[in-house]
Amino acid sequence: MKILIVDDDPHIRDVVRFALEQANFDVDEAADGKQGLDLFDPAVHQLIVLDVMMPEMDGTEVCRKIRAEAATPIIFLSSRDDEIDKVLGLELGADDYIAKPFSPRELVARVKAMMRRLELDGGGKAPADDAEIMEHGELKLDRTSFEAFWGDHAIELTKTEFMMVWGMMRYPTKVYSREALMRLAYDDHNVVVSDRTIDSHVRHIRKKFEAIDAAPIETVHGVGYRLAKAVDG
Amino acid sequence: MKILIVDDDPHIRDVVRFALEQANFDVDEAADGKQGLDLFDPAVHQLIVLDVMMPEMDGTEVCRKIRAEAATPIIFLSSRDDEIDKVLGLELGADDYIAKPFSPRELVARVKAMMRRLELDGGGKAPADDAEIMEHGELKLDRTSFEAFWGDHAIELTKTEFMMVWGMMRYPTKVYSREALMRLAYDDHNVVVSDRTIDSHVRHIRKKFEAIDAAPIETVHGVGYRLAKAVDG
DNA sequence: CATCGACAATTAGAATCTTCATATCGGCAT
DNA sequence: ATGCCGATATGAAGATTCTAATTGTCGATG
Repeated sequence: MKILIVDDDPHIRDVVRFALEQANFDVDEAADGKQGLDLFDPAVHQLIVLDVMMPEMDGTEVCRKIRAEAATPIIFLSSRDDEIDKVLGLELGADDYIAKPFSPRELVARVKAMMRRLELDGGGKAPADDAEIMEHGELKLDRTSFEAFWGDHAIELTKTEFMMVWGMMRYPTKVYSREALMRLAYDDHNVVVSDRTIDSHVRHIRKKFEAIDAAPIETVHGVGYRLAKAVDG
Repeated sequence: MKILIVDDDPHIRDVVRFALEQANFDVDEAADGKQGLDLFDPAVHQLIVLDVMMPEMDGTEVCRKIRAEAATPIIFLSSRDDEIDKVLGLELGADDYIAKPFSPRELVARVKAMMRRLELDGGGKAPADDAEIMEHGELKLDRTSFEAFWGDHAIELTKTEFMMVWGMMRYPTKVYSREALMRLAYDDHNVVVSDRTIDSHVRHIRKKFEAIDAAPIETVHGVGYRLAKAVDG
């Protein structure tokens, strides 16, 4: 997975590229909005660094077009306050912005923060990522059969529900934001749903486990959800 | 606190000095690397504006020597792309650079941006800035799981509480004013709450730790709060 | 057409944040 | 020491924000 930089100023591109590569990211560059759209591939780019003010096609328009096909997070670069207003006016979902002038260090920090928030960095290298079966305490999932178990009890989960729990199992102690859960549930990054929808899925999962007095998911108020701690002996 | 300018070109020095003084900074000048090192005092200079290409001792070397004794942020001035690469190759901590030709306005903007960042950080380059886990004595925080530990005991903190402690961990010996704590707790930097509110959060945090006879936060009368000293052996 | 799952909208309820009033403490001058 | 004043601690109530649970619509499926 790569990061796509779209900026008409080659100097800025250099800085950004260098900073990100130092931080061990792979980078693609585009010199204007059109080229950016051409180059962009939702399956390849996990994040976009996008200048707001560009000749030809400005950043907000690029954003809109990208949004039409993918929910890939975007970090805007902007210098003037009114540009920032414009960016904020967008439906800033998985987005952030940085005011110029920015330091390379700040950029990298933001990118990392975004990755963390969206649970993208773990995207391919979770512990036991390609396992067929994962366990955490009483909870066991089998992705070959799409079945969940709590101890010996089998639980029927729908695809979305299963994917959410499966995803959380990769880092069973981590708190997942709703945004992150969204990405776990829909491995294609193009879906954008309301946070309440996530609540709803969580509720359905809980309900199914309640039937056998199990509570696999706990709430972290104001942050998200987390798997219940394993208490086995 | 002053800003130190190191550049062999007297004309540039004039421009920079004038711009910065207009913006209400105090300025010291040095005409080459050696003189810069002589003049530099970590206790006096808050920031350095440093030309990369200078006769005798070039900017990167000056930087290295300064880094040997202080983490003072440096803004590099450079004209050629290969110089920029060289600068970026340094361990850019709290550093930035400006390409020549630059406008005085841009310089001032960068300097101010840097100051802003430093202040928000609590002054200087934060150690372990984007770490997932931080420890100080018995205290350990994990920001992926939003959990706090004192030794082996897990402590439940709310989001605001967690953010405050997490922020203080970055400089575990520093005293944080209530205002500073406010900034740590709310990533939206425009939230304004009463000082008493901070006291209240501190109290809540303390209460949770009291349950296990731990005292992670101490009061510095008239100034603010600070993490308790680490006493581990 | 009936059924089921996915999702959104709503509102009831819970957790958390904030403030306020009061008690206590710390530093300082007498 | 003693008393004063500003700073901090404490407890509790109110406001605010977040979550849980209910319900209804849409679309896909059989």
